[in-house]
Amino acid sequence: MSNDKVVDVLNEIADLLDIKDVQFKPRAYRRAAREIESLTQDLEDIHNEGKLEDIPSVGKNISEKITELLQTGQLEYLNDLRKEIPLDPDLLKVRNLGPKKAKKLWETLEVTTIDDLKEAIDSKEIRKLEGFGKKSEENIKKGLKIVQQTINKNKISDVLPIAREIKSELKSSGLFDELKLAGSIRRRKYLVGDIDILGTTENREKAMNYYSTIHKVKEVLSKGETKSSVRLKNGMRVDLRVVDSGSFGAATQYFTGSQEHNVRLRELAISQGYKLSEYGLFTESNEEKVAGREEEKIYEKLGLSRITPELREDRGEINAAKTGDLPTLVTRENIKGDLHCHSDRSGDGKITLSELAKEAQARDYEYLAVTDHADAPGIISGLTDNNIEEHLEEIRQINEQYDNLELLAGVEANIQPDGTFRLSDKSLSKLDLVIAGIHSNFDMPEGKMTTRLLRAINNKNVNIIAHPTGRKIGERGSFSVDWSEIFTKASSSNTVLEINASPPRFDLDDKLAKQALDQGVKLSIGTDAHQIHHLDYMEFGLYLARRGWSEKADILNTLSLPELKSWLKT
DNA sequence: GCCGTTTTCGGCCCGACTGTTTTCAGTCG
Repeated sequence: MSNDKVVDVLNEIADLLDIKDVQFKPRAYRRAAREIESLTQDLEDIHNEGKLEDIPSVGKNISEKITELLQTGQLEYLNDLRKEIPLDPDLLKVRNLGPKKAKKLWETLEVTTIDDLKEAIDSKEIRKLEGFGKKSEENIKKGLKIVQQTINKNKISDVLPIAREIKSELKSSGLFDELKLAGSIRRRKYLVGDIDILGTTENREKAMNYYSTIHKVKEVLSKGETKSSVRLKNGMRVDLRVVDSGSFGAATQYFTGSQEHNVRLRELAISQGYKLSEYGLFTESNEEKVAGREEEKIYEKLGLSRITPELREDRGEINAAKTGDLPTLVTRENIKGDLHCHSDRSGDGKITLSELAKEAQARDYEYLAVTDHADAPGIISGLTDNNIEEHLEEIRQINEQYDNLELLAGVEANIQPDGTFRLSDKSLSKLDLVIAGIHSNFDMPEGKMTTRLLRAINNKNVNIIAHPTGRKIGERGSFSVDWSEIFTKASSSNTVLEINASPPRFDLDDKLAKQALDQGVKLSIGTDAHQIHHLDYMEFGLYLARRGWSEKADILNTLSLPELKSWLKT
């Protein structure tokens, strides 16, 4: 059992205890969950060493529960709680619906699932309850909408590692000749549903049998000669399709999608006297197969240059492929540094400056910006006008130890409701790099929010706007902002907008990133790392950038250190 | 349920905001 799974269990217990109106225990479970979330070591290993209770906030009781989970995959205490309070864990993810209100809805309207909640809202029953009203009902409806968008979807950062593992497990069986991940996962969409895998084999029966027994499988949903579906222990669904080797390319093309892209491609095929299916590209006249073995050949035959899967969304890629105007997408090799990282000077940061430097070097970076939080209400410790010099000095000292790496002294400053900052302009100007982001007062009306952001963009010390839309996946929506106006201003003032690569955010997303680029805005990719393993989120930020049609020149952190420094000066 | 003393039991963050109600409960950050 993974650490994440244990974290989920502990948080669910906290939620259920909250509903029971138990005092203080929920907080204890949440604290323990948060500590485990930030561990870099496997709980299994810690358990084997008998050191569970060494984890802060984990005592005798929680350590026993973790042990039971690790050994049996189950927890009786949680099962009992669930029997007592049969509420779908998704319900409490709905914004504006906390434990008290959820309990009330359950007791009066028998709302226990997301579907029940939708029904209760549609029937306008909620507003009649004591303590609720029309506004509460509307707010819960808004929260429900955000949760519904992500239900049965998983983040690419969670799915891709698992998909890769399954693929390699299948490969190592020796039963498959070829294997490929397809579907939205191959297109690197930030939210994906099922995992799609395509394969070819000499022995379909044996291959499919093997597939249904791989170690992550919990149940087999269907099993046939050409398609088998399983559900994994973590709830994800994986479809494996076995196709003839001669159709492997066509099947890959078809099952990679997107559907909209495929529709366009088929239209194009028809207009050229072909018929395209998952079995191949055929001439319409005598049904002769002209491509199918290799995916690239299909595009080639249709007069198109190769379209990388990330672009297959029907956002103009087919026309661009016709005229040879496809972008040359930014790659990992182009990335020279990370522009948004937190050290342990940020209250919630866990990485020391020397670790940041070491990790940056391990990733072949030329630079890494240490952008600790500025002091603000609700943010414990942080950069202030008083400790800026100390911040600069500490970073200077680390830099003396490296020849081919430089830590940039930065800050993630809070854009206050009026668009100004708590840190003085004098302090901001001392830093190498200033990132500005909104961390409070999210619900301002569009006009005011746009003015707020414009004012921050106008500040000549501000280099980058962090996570511009404020959206948190499955949690809260984007700010109300006139994006066109923001993009125009950012472009003219040479202010960079960030692609925040942290999975809860993924912000800007691919669509807005493309829109920004179209309006001449430059982007940066930052991991917003608070822990060492967060630095690896760069991969997912890159996917967003690539899906947004970003080329090397569009991304600030493709600049070499000297180039970046001179850019920052101007 | 955990932690740290006050060393074995008491304390656990708290203010802003919203919507409801009429003085406050619930939720969020």
